[in-house]
Amino acid sequence: MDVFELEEPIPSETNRQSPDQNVETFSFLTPLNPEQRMAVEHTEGPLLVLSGAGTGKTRVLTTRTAYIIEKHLAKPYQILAVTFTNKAANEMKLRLEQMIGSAAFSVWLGTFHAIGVKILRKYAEKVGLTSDFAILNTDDQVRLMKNILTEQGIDIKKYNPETILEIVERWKDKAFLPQEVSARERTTQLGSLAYDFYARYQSRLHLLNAVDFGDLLLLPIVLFRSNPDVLEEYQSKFRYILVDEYQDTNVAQYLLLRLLAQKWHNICCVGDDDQSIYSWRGAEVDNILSFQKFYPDAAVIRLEKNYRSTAHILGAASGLISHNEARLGKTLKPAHEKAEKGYKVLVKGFWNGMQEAEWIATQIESSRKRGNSLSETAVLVRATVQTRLFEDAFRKEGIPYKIIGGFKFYEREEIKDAVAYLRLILNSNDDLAFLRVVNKPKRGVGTKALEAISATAREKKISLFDAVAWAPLKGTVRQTLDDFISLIKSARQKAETALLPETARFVLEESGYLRMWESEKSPEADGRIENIEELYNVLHEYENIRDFIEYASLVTDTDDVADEDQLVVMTLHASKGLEFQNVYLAGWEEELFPHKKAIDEQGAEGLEEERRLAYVGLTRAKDRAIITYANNRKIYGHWVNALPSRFIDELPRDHIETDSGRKSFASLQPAWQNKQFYFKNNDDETSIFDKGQWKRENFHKESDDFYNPPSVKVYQTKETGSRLGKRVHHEIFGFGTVIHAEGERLDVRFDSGEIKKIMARFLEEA
DNA sequence: GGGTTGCCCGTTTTT
DNA sequence: CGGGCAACCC
Repeated sequence: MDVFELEEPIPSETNRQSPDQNVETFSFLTPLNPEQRMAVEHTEGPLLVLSGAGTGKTRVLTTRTAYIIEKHLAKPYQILAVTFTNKAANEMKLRLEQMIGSAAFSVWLGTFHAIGVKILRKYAEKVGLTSDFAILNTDDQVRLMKNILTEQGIDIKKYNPETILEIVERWKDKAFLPQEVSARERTTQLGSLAYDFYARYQSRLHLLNAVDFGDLLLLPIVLFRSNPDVLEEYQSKFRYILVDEYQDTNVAQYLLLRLLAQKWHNICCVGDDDQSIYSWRGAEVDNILSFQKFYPDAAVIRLEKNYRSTAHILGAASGLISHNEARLGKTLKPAHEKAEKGYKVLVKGFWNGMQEAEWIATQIESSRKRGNSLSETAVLVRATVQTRLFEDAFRKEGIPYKIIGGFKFYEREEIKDAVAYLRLILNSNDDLAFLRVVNKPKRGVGTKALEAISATAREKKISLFDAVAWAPLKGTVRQTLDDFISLIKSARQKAETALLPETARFVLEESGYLRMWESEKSPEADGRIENIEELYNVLHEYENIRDFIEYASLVTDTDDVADEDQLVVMTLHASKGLEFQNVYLAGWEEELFPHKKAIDEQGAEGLEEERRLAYVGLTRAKDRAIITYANNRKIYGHWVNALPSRFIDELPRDHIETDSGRKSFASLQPAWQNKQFYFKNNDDETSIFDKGQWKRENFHKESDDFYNPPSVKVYQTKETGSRLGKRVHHEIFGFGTVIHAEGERLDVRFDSGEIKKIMARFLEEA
């Protein structure tokens, strides 16, 4: 896949139109509504397009690009269009091609990172790199940081390398160079450690002629700041800049854009503050909230006409998101005023997570039996752990499903290994690739041999690969390493003439790498070999290793192959940008959603982001949204009692229906605050909190953590007699009265007239 | 150098 | 409960 065009094309003569052509004749403008059209035609000066879910933002972006080109405001290569994901970039390119043909391929269209790479490859030496610098993946980054920490005698058990790396990455997101990290950020022990190692990590990257993802944004900024002539080149070039998903940009991206837009000021950012769900990886909602402050002459256009969902779904989503404080404000309106309101959002509770999953599975199965396609439906969860329950339920029900996310093709061990072989063939200096494969398959190269090699490499200032020849090695290790080196060299020679898949096949077979998996008996081994075969297929599309590596470094998903009729299960985060006829939103429980950690660590802001996540989830649905929650959930092997999410309470009553006889969920909230709820701490024992007896703080202090319930003896079971005559509520049977109590076993006469024996833990006080 | 055990930790994830 | 990983042992 090409990320974007490298060449500036010869201006096409065939596409010429007279500059004074009446814009009304652009046929691609006709399907636009007035606001969308305004966003397209307002080409000059900074523009913020607040584009709610399902309001046609991609259409606006592509049409705007086409409009600028067709109106001859700029050549295609004078337009910069940036997205976050390759998927979005590809989609945009495809749509643009449909509108204006091959001129689409001359637009600078790609992800932020891809644009960064392109600029850096050209001016690498100005930031101390050579143009064949390597791009580290997450794995490499962690390994590198781990190495540096260990070298400096840091106990990586005490200081998790990933945590340190995360801090460093957040600094990079803010475009802080090591020396720019403020003293305030360094006050904590972890902060000062991260500060120390940020500098070390950078210099090690430099030594390796490598960059990480953060550098792809950070280094262009450095480049531009220290080379005004280079900046001027790009500033002059990009007459129009378009940015997708602006709410997800971080400070570095904001700065980069600001630098690039300084000359022409034609920057159009499209985004939705209500869909900002990535603050935890550095996204700065403030970029969009303060757009008008940063660009005082900015125009703002709101797209509020939603073409996706029913009025009830939009009503529910709007009502929910209105509980957020930090927003620019915008209300989604159904595009078709007279259209039916559709179904209300269904809210349904279950005893436990298993039942929840099973109910959803049977619903989906019966819908499928009615002839509906599975791909019309999605199950969205907050956390990936939840997917487990659905896997079981769908397998039981015989529903073909696909879990999106999680295991990514390029993150699989065998693919990373194969790619490392290719990296090493491409570039002997890629020490990380060398380390990855030098002893894979096992060649008897142990720590001692490696130490000898790296000592030689340091001394001679050469790569590990080249150091092998000089290192003091003897016996079999000498022999196998020499063989390894010559294998890579002959693969390199082969690569000059052979097709890419052949080269790959050659090196993986000759090295014994494939045989390593073939001889392994584990159940995954077959799959690994299949994955490598799949990699050969991908390789067919590339002319040389360099192109492929560039692609593989910046791309992580090959998920788009789901042509079969499959049900998809994914996290709410992964669902952004997608739409489905029916959407099941599972696990709407306090502590899971909103997630406890989000609130604990980010407070009110964390809660608002969780709410935005809920909003994203709801607005994925075109026809039906079904929200479910479980009263008991097994977390880390323990049964934990859960309350319906406060987000359920926040849904406007007019737009939801419940089937449990419960009119309002609001009654649960005081219970939550007073800790008057049932807490099940293991499979057999139930404790009851008396009203007011346990404050939330106490609860957490005693239990230390929601996930590690308090020991049994801390909470005495309440005297059973007092339960007699109590009004209770049961998720399935509704309201009733306790008529007999025997320990935890209660007889309840439900309002329907039925009398049932129910365990106390399945009831709540009404 | 390789296999086993025991301990820790547990949200979201793109490039 | 279960995955990952480092320490430990052969």
